[in-house]
Amino acid sequence: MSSPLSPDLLPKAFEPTGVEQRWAEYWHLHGFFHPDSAPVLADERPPFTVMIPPPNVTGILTMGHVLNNTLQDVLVRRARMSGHETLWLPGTDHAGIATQVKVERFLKESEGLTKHDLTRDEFVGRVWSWKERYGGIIIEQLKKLGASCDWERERFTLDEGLSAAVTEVFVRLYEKGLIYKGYRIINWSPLGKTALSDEEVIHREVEGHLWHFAYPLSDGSGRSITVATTRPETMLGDVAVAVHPDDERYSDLVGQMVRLPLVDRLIPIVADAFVDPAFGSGAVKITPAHDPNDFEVGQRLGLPQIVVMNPDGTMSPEAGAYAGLDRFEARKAVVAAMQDAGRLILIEPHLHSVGFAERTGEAIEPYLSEQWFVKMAPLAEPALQAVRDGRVRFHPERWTKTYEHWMTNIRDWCISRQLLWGHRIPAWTTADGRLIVARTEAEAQAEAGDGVAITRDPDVLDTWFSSWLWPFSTLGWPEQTDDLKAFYPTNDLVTGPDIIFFWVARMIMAGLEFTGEAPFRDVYFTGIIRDMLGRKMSKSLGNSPDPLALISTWGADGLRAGILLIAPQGQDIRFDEASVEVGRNFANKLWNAFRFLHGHIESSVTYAAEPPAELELVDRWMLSRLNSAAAAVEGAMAKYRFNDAISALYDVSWRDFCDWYIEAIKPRLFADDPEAKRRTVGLALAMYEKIVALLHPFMPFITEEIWHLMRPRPDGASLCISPVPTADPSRIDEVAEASWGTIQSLIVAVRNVRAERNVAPSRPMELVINAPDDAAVELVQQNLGYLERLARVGSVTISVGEAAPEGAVSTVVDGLEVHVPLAGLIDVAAETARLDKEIAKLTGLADGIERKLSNAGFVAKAPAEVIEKERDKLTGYRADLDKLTAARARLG
RNA sequence: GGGCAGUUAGCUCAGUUGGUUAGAGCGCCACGUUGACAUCGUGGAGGUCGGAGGUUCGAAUCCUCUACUGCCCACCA
Repeated sequence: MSSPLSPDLLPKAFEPTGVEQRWAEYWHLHGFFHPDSAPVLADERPPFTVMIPPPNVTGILTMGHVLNNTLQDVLVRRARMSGHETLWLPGTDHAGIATQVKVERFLKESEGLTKHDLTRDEFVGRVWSWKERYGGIIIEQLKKLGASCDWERERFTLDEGLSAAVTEVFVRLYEKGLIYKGYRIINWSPLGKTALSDEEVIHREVEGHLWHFAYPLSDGSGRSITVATTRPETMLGDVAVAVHPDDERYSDLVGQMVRLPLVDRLIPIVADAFVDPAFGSGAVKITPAHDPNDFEVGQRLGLPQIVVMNPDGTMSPEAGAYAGLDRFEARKAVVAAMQDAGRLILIEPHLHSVGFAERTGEAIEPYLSEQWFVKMAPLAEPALQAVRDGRVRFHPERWTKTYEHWMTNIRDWCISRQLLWGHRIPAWTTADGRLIVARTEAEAQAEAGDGVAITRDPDVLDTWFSSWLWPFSTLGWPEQTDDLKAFYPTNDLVTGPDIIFFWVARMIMAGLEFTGEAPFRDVYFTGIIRDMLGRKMSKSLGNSPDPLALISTWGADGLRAGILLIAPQGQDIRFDEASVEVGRNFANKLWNAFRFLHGHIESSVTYAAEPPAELELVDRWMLSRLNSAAAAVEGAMAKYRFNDAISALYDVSWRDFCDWYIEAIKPRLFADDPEAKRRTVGLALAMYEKIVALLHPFMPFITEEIWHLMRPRPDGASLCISPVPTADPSRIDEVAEASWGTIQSLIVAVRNVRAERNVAPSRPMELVINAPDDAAVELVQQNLGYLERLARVGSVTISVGEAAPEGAVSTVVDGLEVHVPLAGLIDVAAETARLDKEIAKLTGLADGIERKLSNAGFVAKAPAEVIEKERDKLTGYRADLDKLTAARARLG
């Protein structure tokens, strides 16, 4: 397939839709995103790997994804263009709860079925077919964004290979003693009817109450002990009342029994140091089955555990009269009953933190049940070390603190889920109660012995138990595949700081444990996208714009550029569609710059890629700006400062190239000299081509389009596999920048006079310049054409010591005393005011420096070069002041 | 209770090791001529950098305190 060229008549405004589709197809067709497509720029093609944070298979593209994947694409495209064998591996996550909930809802709506109407296998089958049909929309959306993933390597966390990795890891950790099964208080989701990990619980401050209940002593004395609780319904499962061992108020009660109201159970008063005597009444009811602290007290003191709740959050038969009530109904009922019994002493308002299920939203229940856990401390230690010694680097670096804090206080990970959708736990129990962990059912059977019935553990694993293996399971691990050898460990990980514990930390642990290497070198944490009110974007708030709508309105390049421009290093981003408009406008500007040059290309001519030896000042200036920009991009990208990189390119393209350079070379392009014209177009094109190439990682579609329209390209050529331009330090020319800078200032000064004095744009202006030296005279004379073109200057009289004309507006530019004779147009009062203002400003500056220079401390302690610089400035200000004062005097 | 960010023009934000006339985009005002672009061009107005104190010859930049805003962590019954 040859390069698909646009029609000769280029549209006046850039039209992204067709262009994007065309190039997306072209890239795909040619397989440019396969690792071996990268250009060979050296003897070796070093690998560069990025693993996409796999979005949920149920997910659709959000602004967060746009940011995250655009950043990855910038890294990946730049690496590819720099000659790396580049792999960006895409895929999706099976997202246990999220997907199961979604498909349950779907089945209910489409077929009126609940999961109880189906067998386990049938239900899982339905989820798979849902996934095949509706899942992975986000993958297509990422393609629209321009993400240069190797789409043929797309993986899914429930793929065969990844599942094998999960099983392997489970078995290895079990054999190592790092996975165990145990009765613990875990976070239970009554809606999801599953256990959750600590990370899946979101704590929020809630206005609750502290109820004080009097529990009567059983000795018939009529005395009672008051306990305070936020959860009255759990009292039905109380097995003790605890006080602090040193609390003298209660020391005589320890060891006595209490008759638990409503239940009529005798329970002991015990002493335990965990009780805070200053809180509430200083006495705590102990409910080991429903509170983590109580559980531990119970363990220490050998107390029984009474489970008074069912998995769905209703009260269990153990709750006696309250059985069957919802937990919150039961709370009201218990309070009412206690009040009726005269045992409710006090109700205090109480602000406390309550955990809610991340996915299903309801208050989680601390619940005693048997679950599988991973012992984390042994895994955390090496992972902590890897970050401390810099084998893994975080950007911005401050996230290492958060990481360290979590890792040093890490708790065991509850990995079993009472769901159907996910990796089945590879554990079986025999009829006689033996537990067998094995890679396959056959292995388990063999271990159980012939004819012994075994049943598989019904639970599945936490989704993150497959995610934490993602960097290597996607490459074929545990097999030592070629891919694994070639692309692991990976280079950069780009993700949000909200999953630093869920995912990043665990990947580092898993990588080190199972491959002996950290899974990536650099982690870039993006900011969180917020709306203009600073709120997190969410579906429920409806404040999240649809990225696909943004793409169709402003173009994918516009969206990318817009978000990159406002995405500083790791700061949260307030997103406004206006920034996408800025990106779109930038694309349009690039397009029109090209349209203009395109109009001057003659198809029969081959344009030189390298500039001719004889360059004008403005050419050298532009080359210098271009190479400075390339250097700025290199520097910014090395520090993951994406917005600095694109800003540098935005400025060099718009301000330097379009506003100044193109305007400056127009006379040469419109002149009758075909040779000059050819050279001018050639040089401009060569420079523009580099800008376009530098911009490609940021704005891939428009740059690819322009790149192809620019010159004839061989079949199968693409900018995305062309070398990225590097900065040529020999082209960075400070003298040229300063000299052209003077010409620019002169032009701006003249435009300024014209605007302020309301001189008709068409009227040419006369300039009389008193130059400080011959070099300045020469500089101006060599650039007269530009003054004429860009400031509409008709004639220039310049010499060293040139006398000021009568009736002129005067100003000083880089030491040049500039007079614009405007007989009849001078408003003496306004002019006087203007000069006074300028004089006052300069005087202020000069005085400031004089104060500095007469400060003994400054002269003694400041570096010589700083002092020298100040002296130079002062000299300059004084010279300018003299000229302005003289001009002021001439006005009378 | 602990920790982390942020506070700079009307708005959204840059300002990298302390020395710049504190920048950009949007918005605003004025004017639009020259064969790319009104999704544009030219010119302009506009901030003393949350507050207080300190270090320093010199602070938006470093330190201390403080006020707001947001986030994270924590077994406050």
